[in-house]
Amino acid sequence: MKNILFDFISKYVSLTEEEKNAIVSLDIFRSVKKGTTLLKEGQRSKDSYFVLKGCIRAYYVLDGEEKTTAFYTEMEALTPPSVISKTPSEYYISCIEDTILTVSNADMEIETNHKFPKFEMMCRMLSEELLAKQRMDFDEFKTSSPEQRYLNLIQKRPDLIQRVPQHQLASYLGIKPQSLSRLRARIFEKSKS
Amino acid sequence: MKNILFDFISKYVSLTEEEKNAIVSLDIFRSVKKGTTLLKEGQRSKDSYFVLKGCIRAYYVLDGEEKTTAFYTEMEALTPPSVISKTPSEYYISCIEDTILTVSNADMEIETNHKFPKFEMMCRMLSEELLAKQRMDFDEFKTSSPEQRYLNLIQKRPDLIQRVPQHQLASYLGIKPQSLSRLRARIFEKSKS
DNA sequence: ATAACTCGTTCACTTAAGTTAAGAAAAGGA
DNA sequence: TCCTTTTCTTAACTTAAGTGAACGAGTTAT
Repeated sequence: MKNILFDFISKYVSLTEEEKNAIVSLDIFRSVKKGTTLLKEGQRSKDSYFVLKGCIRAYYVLDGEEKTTAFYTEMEALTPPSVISKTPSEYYISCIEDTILTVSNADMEIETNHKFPKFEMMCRMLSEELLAKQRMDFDEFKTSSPEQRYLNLIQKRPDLIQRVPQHQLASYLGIKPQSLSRLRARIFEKSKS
Repeated sequence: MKNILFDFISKYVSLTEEEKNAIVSLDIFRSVKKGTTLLKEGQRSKDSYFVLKGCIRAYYVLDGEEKTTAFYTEMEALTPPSVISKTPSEYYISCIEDTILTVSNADMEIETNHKFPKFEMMCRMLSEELLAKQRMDFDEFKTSSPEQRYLNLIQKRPDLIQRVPQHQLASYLGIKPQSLSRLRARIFEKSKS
């Protein structure tokens, strides 16, 4: 399990055994059951997550309705905006499947970054990369229709279609469950002819 | 002009006179005329921008149509995704107004970050902050209708409504210019009654 | 075993965005 | 100034998403 994390880190910086041990001794590995809520609206948390195995989702509750805005699966990292802005969380994070992840808090990271400048660099590179990736996702979302978005998702994250309930996928695509259902039927009709 | 940049930096780290001089000596300040294109599709650029005065926009050309996805105004920074991913740019960046900005390239930043660890930290903090901010913008976009998005824009960036042509605003909101026009008329009708 | 709930689908109807086209208003260039 | 181009608006029509309701299949709880 730890190797997944170290493999990930090695994409950015190379760690000595000593540094690896330092990480392990932080005791950040957690195993959580499907359905567990990691973060609730209104909470002031300092925790960031990195998914080793499983799937977690972020969602808002607006007018009593859940609006899912993100899924994080294997090898994906998440620091909630509320942790950065030091304000109460506006959304929920919960586990769609039994999940293994690391939980690290902001204070811990400040200390680690201070001790190992290498870490500071890794965090910078990771943030820059995620920022660029998300920028592209956002642009793609803006410039395409719900149907195109769905077809896109099939290409880019086919696993999500399998492992996530459709009504959550729908709000992830910015539409209602009924519309996703209809849209899928429409695509199926087209593919037949 | 330089003070705008230093004021911005001071939100993250405090600089010594020596460090300020090091920045000035990099000769990164540029003044560009309205209409200038800073980056074209297909180009391999290493440049990042920080707007001191004016406005620049990022847009794709899809099926011969411009799709505007972002505006950057005073005190906003932009590193195109293509600079991070080291691939040819997928979009254009050009100036909507006469603009004063800083242009820094990736190699230069690596050197500066190496010389001043303070910079590395600032870049990390800035990226994290932008990532969080953009995450929230994306979520808001996903969870609202074109009309809500427009009303939102009036609240959050009223200046854009004034300084940007409507057809560019429309694609920024993910709709066609005609729809924005209609939507505005609809809002106006509602406000009367 | 049955009742209650969740999930996905379908349908009829409403609402709003896309499309095509035309024309007025404003901006820019010669 | 006049002409051209760009920008914005309006309108009629098409297409697709939102809404409310109903239904069956599958799951969970009692």
